[in-house]
Amino acid sequence: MDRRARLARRRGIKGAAGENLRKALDWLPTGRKLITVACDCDLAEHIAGWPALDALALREVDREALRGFYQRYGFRSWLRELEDALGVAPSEAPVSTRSTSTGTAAQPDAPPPLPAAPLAREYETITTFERLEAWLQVIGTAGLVGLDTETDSLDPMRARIVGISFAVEPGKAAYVPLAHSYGDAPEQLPMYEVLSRLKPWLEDGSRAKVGQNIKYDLHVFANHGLHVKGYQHDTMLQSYVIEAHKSHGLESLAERHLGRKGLSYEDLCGKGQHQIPFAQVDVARATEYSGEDSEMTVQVHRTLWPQVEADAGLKFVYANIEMPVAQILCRVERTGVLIDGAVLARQSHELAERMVALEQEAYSIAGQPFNMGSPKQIGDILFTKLGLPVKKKTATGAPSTDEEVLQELAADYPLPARILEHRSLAKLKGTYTDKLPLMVNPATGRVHTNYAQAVAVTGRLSSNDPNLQNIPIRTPEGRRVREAFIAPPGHVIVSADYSQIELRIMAHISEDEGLLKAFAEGIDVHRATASEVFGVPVPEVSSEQRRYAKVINFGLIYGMGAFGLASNLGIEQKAAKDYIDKYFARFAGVKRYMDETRIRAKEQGYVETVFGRRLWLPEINSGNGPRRAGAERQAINAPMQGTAADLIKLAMIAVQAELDRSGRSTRMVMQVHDELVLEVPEAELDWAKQAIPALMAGVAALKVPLLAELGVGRNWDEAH
DNA sequence: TAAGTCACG
DNA sequence: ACGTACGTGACTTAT
Repeated sequence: MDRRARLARRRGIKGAAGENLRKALDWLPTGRKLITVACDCDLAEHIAGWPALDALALREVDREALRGFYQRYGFRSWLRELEDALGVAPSEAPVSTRSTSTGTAAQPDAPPPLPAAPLAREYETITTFERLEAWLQVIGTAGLVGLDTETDSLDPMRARIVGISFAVEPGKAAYVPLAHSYGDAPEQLPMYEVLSRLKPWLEDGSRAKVGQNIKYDLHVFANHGLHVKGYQHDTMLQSYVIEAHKSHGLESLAERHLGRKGLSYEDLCGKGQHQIPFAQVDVARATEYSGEDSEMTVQVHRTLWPQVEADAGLKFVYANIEMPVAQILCRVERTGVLIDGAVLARQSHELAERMVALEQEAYSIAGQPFNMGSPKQIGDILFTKLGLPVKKKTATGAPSTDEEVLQELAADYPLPARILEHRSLAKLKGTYTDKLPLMVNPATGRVHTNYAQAVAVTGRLSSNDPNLQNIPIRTPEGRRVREAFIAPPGHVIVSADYSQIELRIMAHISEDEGLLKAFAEGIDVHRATASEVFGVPVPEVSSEQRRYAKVINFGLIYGMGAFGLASNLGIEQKAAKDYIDKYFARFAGVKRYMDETRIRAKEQGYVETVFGRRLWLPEINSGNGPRRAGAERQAINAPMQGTAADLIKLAMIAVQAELDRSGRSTRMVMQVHDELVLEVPEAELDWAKQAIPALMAGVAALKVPLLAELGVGRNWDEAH
């Protein structure tokens, strides 16, 4: 599945069944209805009366009713498919409105829906140098230009330009097709010549540009040797700081903020198996699509930027954090990281041998072969054939075979331990040692992850294709994967991470005396916690007590209750409650912070980080108990996780600025939430050891000192 | 495409 | 009676 579809699925836009249907309603733009069909399932009965939902609920699959529904809402391809299956004549082309205005009250935080006024459109296809020069005049003198690229790949490092569009005012745009290739594609201007003429404008930092997801376009232009400057705005990042919990694709933004439903990428290229490359899209249609994209980007900017600008906190986060970070991330991604494929291949081989041995043992214990990768088959063997006790069930009611369950069963039976070990080896092999080498870019010989800057609602980055933020470390075998993350000859890997960043932030926000004191004096915070909770002097805290205190501290950051703490420590809920009560008695400031945060969240509907990043919590006043409780936990956690995210982004900006200022060859290669990984020439190592932790600690003056610790090695494992 | 599982901070 | 500790991404199996 491609990234687009995965992200859409995660946001609950597609496959609107059950839980996802509810999510989809949460994401729904103001004044819109969700159209859905539910057939032959319990869902059908439930959804019929939901507000903001126009639903066709069928107990049995009634294909004629379905056909009418598809016709009414213009689900063209499904309609065609259904009519094929029914063997009836295709119906007339339907009106293509997929959503209707309902006139329901707007959410308090959303602007009123705008009337979708018919827009006079003038999108020009540029195929002559005369017209190109005319447009160069226009964009060279405009205040702010919307800029968008069309490409042949979703992989930012491999994407090549197919066309470029510009927009400066509503309704007007130009598209320069450059690499459309299909049967009778029109003659297009030569790529190199066009890019050469655009280069002075593109690379002029004083010519203001706005884009949607500028990091992608920065990559695309860089792939053609162009280093674009002057991106002053990114509508995706504007949306992200205004309402991080909503979707930030241009289509969603245009619909939510402009009341416009433009051509979608799928309209042009289809999807799944039938998808065609953009280069095969008809130039006239591509002009409509791309012109609309750059034009809508300008329009969305005109709506969102005033909202960002009006709030000092949001403006700071946007202008001083997200916009600079976008450019830095582009550089980090282009740098990539060096992977030793031979090391991973060797590990894969070892893992495979151990897995085979485990399989043999497991088959003989079970008395038959079975697929150890299938939770279902494991369940059949364990619980049906061997009659082991079911410890817990999954969400769907099947007996669970997760780690916790197998761990428990392993005390009394031989098979679960084999399954557990096999699973952990299969994970290492399948996700890391086999896959990472395949992700090496042949052109650079390195692995280039993609950092998603507008996905995590708390302000964190996420990493994908491949995910370099979840490389194993907690077990010795897993950790070995990190031996393959190496530096080129003459360089070393340096890892610098913030120490106890979230607890320090908790101390800062809560102003709890005890916590502030512990950090000020540089005492191990888990020992300090244990000392208070167990009532023993700091030096006499046992390792067991410290371990408990550590779990309590983590739990607090997550908004945990007695149940969670008890199950985590394997103790009685009553005992867990005693610990929590004791903690709150000793750290009254933390207790006050938690209570006040819940109250503030309920009053204003959102919580904020120290720097003003905002997380909206639509369910904080929900009548649904568990949902509300979940939102309360988010309210507790988000300011800490989010402030930590702000701090490390500020650190990336500070580090990169210093690298540029002093002309170093050191390069940032990864970010892992509280850790920066750099590739450092040996000649710069002394400098890095001193400068990097100082820069990281110096990005903010909180009520506790920030501390960054640094490690050095030939590979990422040694650098820890 | 959904579910289950597990890797990280 | 309900669920129960935050935030992510990727892989495999089964439908």
